[in-house]
Amino acid sequence: VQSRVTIRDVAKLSGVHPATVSRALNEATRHVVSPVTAQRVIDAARELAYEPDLTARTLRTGRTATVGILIPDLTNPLFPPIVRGIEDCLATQDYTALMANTDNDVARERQVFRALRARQVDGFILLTSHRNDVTLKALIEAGIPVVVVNRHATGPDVSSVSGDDAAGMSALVDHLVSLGHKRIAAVSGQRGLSISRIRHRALEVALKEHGLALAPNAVSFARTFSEAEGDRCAEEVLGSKATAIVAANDNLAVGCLDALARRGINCPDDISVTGFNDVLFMDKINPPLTTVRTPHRLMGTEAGRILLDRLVGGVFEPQHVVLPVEFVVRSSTAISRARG
Amino acid sequence: VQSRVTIRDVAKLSGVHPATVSRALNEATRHVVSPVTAQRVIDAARELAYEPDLTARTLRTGRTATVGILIPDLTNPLFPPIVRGIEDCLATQDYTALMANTDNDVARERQVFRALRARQVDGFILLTSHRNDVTLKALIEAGIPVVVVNRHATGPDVSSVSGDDAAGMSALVDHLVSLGHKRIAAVSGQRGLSISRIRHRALEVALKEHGLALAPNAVSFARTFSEAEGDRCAEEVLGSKATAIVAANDNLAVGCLDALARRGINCPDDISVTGFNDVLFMDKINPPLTTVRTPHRLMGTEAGRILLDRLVGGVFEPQHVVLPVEFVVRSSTAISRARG
DNA sequence: CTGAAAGCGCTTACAG
DNA sequence: CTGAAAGCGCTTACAG
Repeated sequence: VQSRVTIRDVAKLSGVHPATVSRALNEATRHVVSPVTAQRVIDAARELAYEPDLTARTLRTGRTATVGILIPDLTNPLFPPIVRGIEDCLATQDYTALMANTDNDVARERQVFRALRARQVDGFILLTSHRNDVTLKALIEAGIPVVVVNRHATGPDVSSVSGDDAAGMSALVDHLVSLGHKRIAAVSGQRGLSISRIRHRALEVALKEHGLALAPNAVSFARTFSEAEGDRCAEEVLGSKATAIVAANDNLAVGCLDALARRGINCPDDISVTGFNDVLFMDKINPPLTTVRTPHRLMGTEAGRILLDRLVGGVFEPQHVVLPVEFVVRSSTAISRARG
Repeated sequence: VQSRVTIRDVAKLSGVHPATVSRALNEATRHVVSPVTAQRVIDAARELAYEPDLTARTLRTGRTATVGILIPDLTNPLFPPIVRGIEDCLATQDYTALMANTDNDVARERQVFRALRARQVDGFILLTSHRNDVTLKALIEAGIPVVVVNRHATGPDVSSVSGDDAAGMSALVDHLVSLGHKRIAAVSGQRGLSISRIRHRALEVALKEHGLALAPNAVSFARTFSEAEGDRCAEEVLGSKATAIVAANDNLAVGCLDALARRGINCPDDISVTGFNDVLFMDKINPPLTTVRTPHRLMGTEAGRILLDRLVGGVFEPQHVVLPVEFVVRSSTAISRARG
């Protein structure tokens, strides 16, 4: 029932060969056909409301004008703005995105990855971030263009977009130290994800600059980037007598706040808490969260731009973009009242 | 560079005709070929790591195993869980989703709609909700299966999934009235959207049951479902001396809270505020929002199920699902202290 | 500048 | 049960 009118119908109506219709309707080849013929074809196409069938074009050209996005979980508030940015960028060139959630689960990732590849997407944007990534490896081997977001790129065939986590973490630690905090705890991200390691290391480096370090009992690694895990990890770290908790992202920070509230520990008076990303509503929660704002949407548009550069712009060199972040002080941090 | 091994390679390796390969590899036709041949083909396919090219299959069969999702704006926290639900459901049948944002903008919607149709998606799920919807009309005319979410269905060719807004609004008004509120204001959704009208009417009906009505100066219609608009509308409605504001969704309610805070009006002591949807973090904001929880994710899986019923299950009757909602009392509502 | 032909990788009536 | 052929709707060398 779908597009019934084909290039042959247009050919018939305009009295030319289907090949000429194709050439006249395609911007890139239009100059090859005489202006009057081209106009006749265009008029006929409009009259018949002809819409080209991209799947047929794909079979011939090998290109779908569609890219695949692999994402851990769209309901994590970090991702929607990134995805939106990607799509805004793609839409400018009539490209389209096929998106799939992996839940950071290897089996599910394999399944959805196959589903996207079977549909011959022209390139991939990975918002997932396993440190040892079979999907990424498969993409590189197959020579399929790929840009990774929020993680370090590996190898010469991969482009990347990320925020300047080191700078953000450094600003955050400076702030905490300036408030008198010396015993700082970390609620870090799940092991095995690239972003977790990046931020954890950045924290250690930033502390070291002030002659500080993480006490062994002041570090806990979440199993997922969830509030529940933030809560659990906060409990683990509470024994360390830390006066501030640096969480690897906002979700974990929110979980930390839950744990503190339940125990009647006041934030920020008793313990300061910081997040990372500045996700939606972090300015509205109680207390408003001190965090590092990463430019989500821009990360998406940059990722889209880089992929399009490669796909339609013929830019073959991989690009690596590190976007500036903004440290934002709100009310979850305050002067240290060293706990007893 | 993409899938290089084709059905011909598998045919060559297994010593049969390509047609036989096709039949052996396709579950639905496998019974037609002899078990030993089938096994030989399957082994050969595995050995070559053959992956069928779905775009080629599409050209023959006219089906893409892909559906289009039209959404106003993915960064609106209402939508990610719905989209996630849709994709979870689709993935069970190896279907995939092509998603596009419209910003409720007619021109943009037309552009992305064409882009999705050109890719021959098998069906559509509309999360957009113009009351007079050319996209929906085009879909119906073309006989393309469509499911609408969060709006009433029009016509016999459309399936729908929505929350029971009437019940939710009724519970909410009962609650407000039981707290002694009599002068209730409405910050309603933008005109022209189906959901706005549904909720506004539901509010009027619920008030009427208590012998109450909206004062003319106690109603404001937002231009978008944004916090900024909630803020503006709250200001408009403040002159009415209402003791409670019923916002059409959580975003608008958050905007109302902003307006009250700026003016030093305490919520809930001076004015109660309610939202709708119970979007992410509404339990964490200050004050935690009394609202109606709609089952976002389930709405998505139901929409996906209905579409799949039609696409692979052969169910041609339209389905209309109204999902139960849950009224959740938090701290943005309290006993009325009639203002002077 | 235009036409005729071939072919992208599948699936599916049609024979045998 | 299997093969040979046709064709889905395009694009693009190849002639003329």
